[in-house]
Amino acid sequence: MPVKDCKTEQLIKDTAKRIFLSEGKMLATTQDIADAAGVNRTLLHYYFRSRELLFDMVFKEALTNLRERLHQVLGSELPFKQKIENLVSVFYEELTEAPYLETFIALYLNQDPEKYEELFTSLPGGKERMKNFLKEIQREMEKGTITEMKPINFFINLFSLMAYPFVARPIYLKMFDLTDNGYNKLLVERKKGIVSMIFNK
Amino acid sequence: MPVKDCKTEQLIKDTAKRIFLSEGKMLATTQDIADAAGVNRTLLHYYFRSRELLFDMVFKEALTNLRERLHQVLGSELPFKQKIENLVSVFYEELTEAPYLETFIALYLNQDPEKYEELFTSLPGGKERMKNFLKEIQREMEKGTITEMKPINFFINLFSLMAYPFVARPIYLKMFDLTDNGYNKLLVERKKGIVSMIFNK
DNA sequence: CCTTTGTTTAACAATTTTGTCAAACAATAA
DNA sequence: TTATTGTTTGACAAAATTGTTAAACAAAGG
Repeated sequence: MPVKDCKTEQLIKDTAKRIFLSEGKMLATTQDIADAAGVNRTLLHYYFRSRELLFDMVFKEALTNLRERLHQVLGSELPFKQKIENLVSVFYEELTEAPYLETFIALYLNQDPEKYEELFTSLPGGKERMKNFLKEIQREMEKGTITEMKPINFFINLFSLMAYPFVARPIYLKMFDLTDNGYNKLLVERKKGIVSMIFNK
Repeated sequence: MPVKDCKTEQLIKDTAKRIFLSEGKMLATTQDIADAAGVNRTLLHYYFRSRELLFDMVFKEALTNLRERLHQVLGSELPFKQKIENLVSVFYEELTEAPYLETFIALYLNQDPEKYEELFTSLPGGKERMKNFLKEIQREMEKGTITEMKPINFFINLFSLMAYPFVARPIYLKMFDLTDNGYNKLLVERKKGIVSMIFNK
């Protein structure tokens, strides 16, 4: 008897990931995905039962993976500034690969707050580690390394400066008549700038 | 003969605005909108012909209005810092009313770059005024008021710090177990923080 | 009153998208 | 070879959504 293939299943999932998270086409139909993957649309149902299940799986996997990487950085035993630098590097890598992940999560959480509940509670010790990081931020403020503010706002500032430019790319392309490559360069330049800005230097 | 009503037409448009731009339900159907407005769905076609035309009108009006207000601030004859403070105030007002406007524009521009083309070219002298503002930023950097960087990145920083927290609200609500009111307070606190941060103070 | 004009409605048609099924197909173990 | 298991396909059904039409309705002028 033949062994399970997985090849097509993976192809469909990867294609869906690309379309949803990288290209930001949240309205893509099952047909769009099947076409992009070069397979019959029925296979999408064969492997994932429904569009919604495929959609959810893509987001769940991407989010789990992202959280995994970020928590690894936040939980590491490095000096604060280096930790932040790593955080920026890691998050930038993820954003380059999947610029629409957080925005889509935000949009869907907004429409059905219960649905992705588990994604935020499933990681044991997740909230704990987050609280520890906020405390670490607090200590750095007392040391004077970074400007005093609510630690949460430090956190939000950091992620705003990283994430938003990736989503707003089409707007700034038009607004400032930039090319795709020009904008990419800008994003790379920002990487250093974000750390400087955060450390008020 | 009866005069044109406009009452129902305005009601539908306002409701659509609320659903799309304030509640962030970009997948809302014509039925959803009609129900929310308390009118028969056919009226939506009677007044706007199609869902797409209504959708486009809502975004066009909102964007035109936003741009109008921002350009007024940018074009004013105030000292730089005060200009920025006004900008933050105005943009915060708009974001409070329509937190999803820019994100949706970005998403739709991304899917069909031609479609909203005119929104960026229609304002005569728009690009001119934008370039002038970038030059003004440049001058402030030379004066040492703000940190040296590409003026565009100063611009993007400012808008990232303002806009992203509004869209990412559902994520941070879960992540930090905040209430809606608690998050609103945070947003208000940020308002001052953004200006301080931008002016490196 | 009747006519005209604009509004509202329900019923219907068209389209788009999703989901199902049975049959064809391919690979491999027995 | 044949039986078995998993894969792929096209045809079809179902559902959801959008768009149209004709008729009912309401207001106001003649």
